[in-house]
Amino acid sequence: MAMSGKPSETVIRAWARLLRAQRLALADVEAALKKAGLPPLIWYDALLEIERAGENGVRPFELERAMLLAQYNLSRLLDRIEHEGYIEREAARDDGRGRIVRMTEKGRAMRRKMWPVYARAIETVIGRSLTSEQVAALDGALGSLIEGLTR
Amino acid sequence: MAMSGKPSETVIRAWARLLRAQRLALADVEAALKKAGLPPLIWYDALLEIERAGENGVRPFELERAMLLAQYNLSRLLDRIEHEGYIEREAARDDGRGRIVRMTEKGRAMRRKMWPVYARAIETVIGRSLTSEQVAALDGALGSLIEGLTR
DNA sequence: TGTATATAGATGCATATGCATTGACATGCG
DNA sequence: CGCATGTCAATGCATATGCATCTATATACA
Repeated sequence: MAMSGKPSETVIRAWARLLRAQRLALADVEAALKKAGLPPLIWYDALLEIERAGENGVRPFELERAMLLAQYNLSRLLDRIEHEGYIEREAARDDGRGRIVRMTEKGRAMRRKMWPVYARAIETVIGRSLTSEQVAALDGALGSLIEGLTR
Repeated sequence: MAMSGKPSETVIRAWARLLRAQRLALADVEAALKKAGLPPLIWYDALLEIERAGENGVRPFELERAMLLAQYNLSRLLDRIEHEGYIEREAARDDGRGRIVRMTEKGRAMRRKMWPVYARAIETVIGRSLTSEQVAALDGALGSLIEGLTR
């Protein structure tokens, strides 16, 4: 598997491109959402995770891990989303320290509204410039990368 | 080349992984720099670009494009870097609106000091989990992606 | 030439993020 | 049980980023 010692030119270039591609792509997607008058991307991620949790809701610390967010950032993100009425927080019954986050109907509606715009932006950003073989290669390599970073 | 309409499952997964891989990798690299008591990654990028410009220096608007930074963010980044004495700014002789950014010796020293830490972090993050074939595939796919996003 | 428009860069103000700490409860262990 | 230690979540304060605007100069063109 791995290489060792100092990074090869290809590794360095791949690194630089990872940063650059993500920045460019993310900027386009965020711009599409903003242009449509919708909340930022991270709200979508949060709403999706929370909606998936269903009736039982999710604990913030679970969201924190799923979304790779720092605890204080998640706490404040939830403040903002709750303030717009898309979620509700209540005390966890089985853990006096904890909270339960649940979707509201308004939140479900917003997530549904965001998806088409988001999906179109993803397709524009990824699908437009890559063949399906390239997408598969990218997906595979990123999968390995994530696996390596998560372990 | 491209696909059309709604994004396929693979496109969506590749998108999600692009975000996730970049976040994980970047967090590791930033942590390595911080642990070594060094400035954040973006300072390295700036110092490298400015050093490359040599004696003649660079105009901020050129850096802005090279680094994909918003104008006001670059302006303030340069404030901070200048405040540490790593660069100098002066009025551009041939354009009364403009400035010239130049490296100081202290700045060169800092960039040199950062590189080994940064390089080791890149190697750890990319090289550790991917074979050189996978790195090449990733690099190639990201290259196409960037090309598509830049055009 | 004179006036409109565009570009370079800085900055006030609002929002978001990072860091450190706190308050509240849970868990482990003598 | 009683205390030390760990975990969950929120928050005060500092720093960074986004947005809108401003100043100054350059460029285009009537």
